Amino acid sequence: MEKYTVSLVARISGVTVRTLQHYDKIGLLKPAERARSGYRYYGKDELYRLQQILFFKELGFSLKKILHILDEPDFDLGKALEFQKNELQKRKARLDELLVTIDKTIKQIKKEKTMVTDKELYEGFSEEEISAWKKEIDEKYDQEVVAESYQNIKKMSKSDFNEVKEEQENVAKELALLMDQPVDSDKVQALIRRHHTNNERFYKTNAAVYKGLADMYVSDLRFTEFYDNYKPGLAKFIRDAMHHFADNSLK
Amino acid sequence: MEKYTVSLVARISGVTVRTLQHYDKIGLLKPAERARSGYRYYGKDELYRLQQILFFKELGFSLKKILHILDEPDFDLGKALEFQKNELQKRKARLDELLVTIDKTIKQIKKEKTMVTDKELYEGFSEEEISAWKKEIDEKYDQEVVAESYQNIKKMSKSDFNEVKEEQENVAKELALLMDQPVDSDKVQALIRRHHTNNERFYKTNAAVYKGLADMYVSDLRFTEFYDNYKPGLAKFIRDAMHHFADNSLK
DNA sequence: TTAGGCCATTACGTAAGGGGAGAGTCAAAT
DNA sequence: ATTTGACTCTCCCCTTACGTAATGGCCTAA
Repeated sequence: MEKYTVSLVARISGVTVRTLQHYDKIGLLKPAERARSGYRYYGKDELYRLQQILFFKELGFSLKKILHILDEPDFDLGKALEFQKNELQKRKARLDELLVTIDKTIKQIKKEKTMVTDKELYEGFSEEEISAWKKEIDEKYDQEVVAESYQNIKKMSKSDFNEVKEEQENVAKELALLMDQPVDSDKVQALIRRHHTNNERFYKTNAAVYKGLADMYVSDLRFTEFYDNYKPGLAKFIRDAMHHFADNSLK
Repeated sequence: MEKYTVSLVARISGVTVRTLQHYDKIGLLKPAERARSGYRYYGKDELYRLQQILFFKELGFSLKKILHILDEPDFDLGKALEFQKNELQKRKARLDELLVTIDKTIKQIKKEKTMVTDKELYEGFSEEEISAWKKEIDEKYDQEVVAESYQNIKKMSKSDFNEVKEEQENVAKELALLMDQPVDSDKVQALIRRHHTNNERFYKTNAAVYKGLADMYVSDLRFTEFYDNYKPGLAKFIRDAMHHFADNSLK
C-alpha cells in the first residue's frame, strides 16, 4: 500500500499541511498510520475520505457536522442538505439586500462630494442642520429625482430657503399639539398636506419617496431628536401621519 | 446632557452590553465619561457614532475597518465601498454556485440507489458499508422505484451477477485500448452501447441517470481508481464517452 | 441596612486554521 | 558514515466578534 506524507496529501488535495494536522486533532481525518517518529502516513482510504470532507466543506457544512455525516450511518443526509440549501438561500437574500444598500451608499457618497462645492447655499445654517438637510435630500432618493431637486434648490434664494425651513418647523410645532389625535384625523392630515406641499418646493415626492423621508425621521437619530425636541414621540407620530398621507392622498 | 448607561444604550441600539464593553476595549466606541466606580456613561454623540458603526457593520465591514472609516478623515470611503461591493458580489456568485451544487447533490442522493448496484458490481467495499447503504435506501427513498431495481437484482443468480460484472470489466479493458480515439468514434460508442445494455440488466437508465453514473466515475475516488487502474485517464474517457452516448443515443 | 438589580473586570471558549519556535527525522549526496 | 537540506513533529499564541460564566463592587428603593 502506498503511503502519503502530509505534504503529499496536501499537494494532491489542495489543503495545507496545517489543515491536515488540524483534521487529525479533531478526529475528522486520522492518518492510516503513525511512525515511531510521529510522522503521519495516509492511504487511499484517507484520500477518499478527504475528498468527501472537502466536498461537504464546499457546501458550507461545519467540520463538526461533516464528522457526523461521515461517521454516523443514521445521519439523515437528505434532510441536512435541504437545511443547508435553505441556509444558503437566506444568506444570498441577505447579500442581495446589502448590495442594494451599499449601492445607495456609494451614490450618496459621490453626491456628497459635489455638494461640498455648493456650500454657500447652506451658509447661515448650523452644522447639524446642513448635514441633516444633505441627508434628507441625498440619502433616500433616486438619482433623477435628486438631480431635479438640486435644480430647484440652486434656483432658490437664501430667503426662500429660510422660508421653507420655517414652514416645516411651524408644521412640526402644530403637529406636536395634535399628538393625542389619530394620525388619520382631518386636522393632522391637513398639516401633513402643508408639510408635503412645502417640501415640494425642494423636490417632487411620490408616495414611495415621501414614505422614505418619513422613515428617516425615526431611523436617523438626529432627525428623531430634532422632532422629539418639540415633544417626545413626535417623530414617530409624524412618520405615521406621513405614511397615511402617502397611502391615501398620493400615488 | 443625558447620560446613558450600558444597558440603556444596549436597549436603544439593540446590541448587547457585552458588545459595548468590547467596543470600548478595542477603542471603537468609548463612553463619554467614566464614573469613579468605573461605570460607563454615554451621550448623544456616542449614540450617533454607534448608529454609524452598526450601519457599516451591516455592510460587512470589520470593526477594525470601521474604526478607520470613522476616525481617519482621509480614509477613502468611496474606494472602500467599491471594494466591499466587489467582495459581496463575489460571495454572492459563490453562493449561487453552491446552490447549484447542492441541488445536484440532493437529486443525486435520491438516485443513489442506482449506484449501489454498481458498487456491488465493483467489489472492494466493506460489507458494513453496503448494508448501511441498503438500509438507507430502504428507509428513505421512493418505494416503487427502489422496488423495481431491487427486483432485478434479487432475481439474478450469483452467476448472472458475475456475468454482468465480467462484461463490464471486458468493456473497460477494450476501452482502455481505444483511448487515443475520439469519444464519439463508432468503435468507442459501440463499446459504450454494450456497457449501457449490460447495465440495464440491473436497472433502467435514461439519459440523465446514465450521465449521473458517468460523473461518478470521476467524482468518486474509488471508481476513478478502479478504472484508471487499467490505464490512467480511463475514467474520464469513459465518462465523456458515456455523456456523448447519453446525449445522442438515449432520450 | 439590606435586598435586588446593575455594573465591572478577568478570563476562557468559539471555527478553522495561520504562523512560528525549537527540535527531531528522512533521504540523498558527499 | 556523515552531512546537508528538506520535511515533519508538537506546542503555543493569534485571528473575529463577541458569549458566557465567575467573582465582586455599586446604586437605589423599601
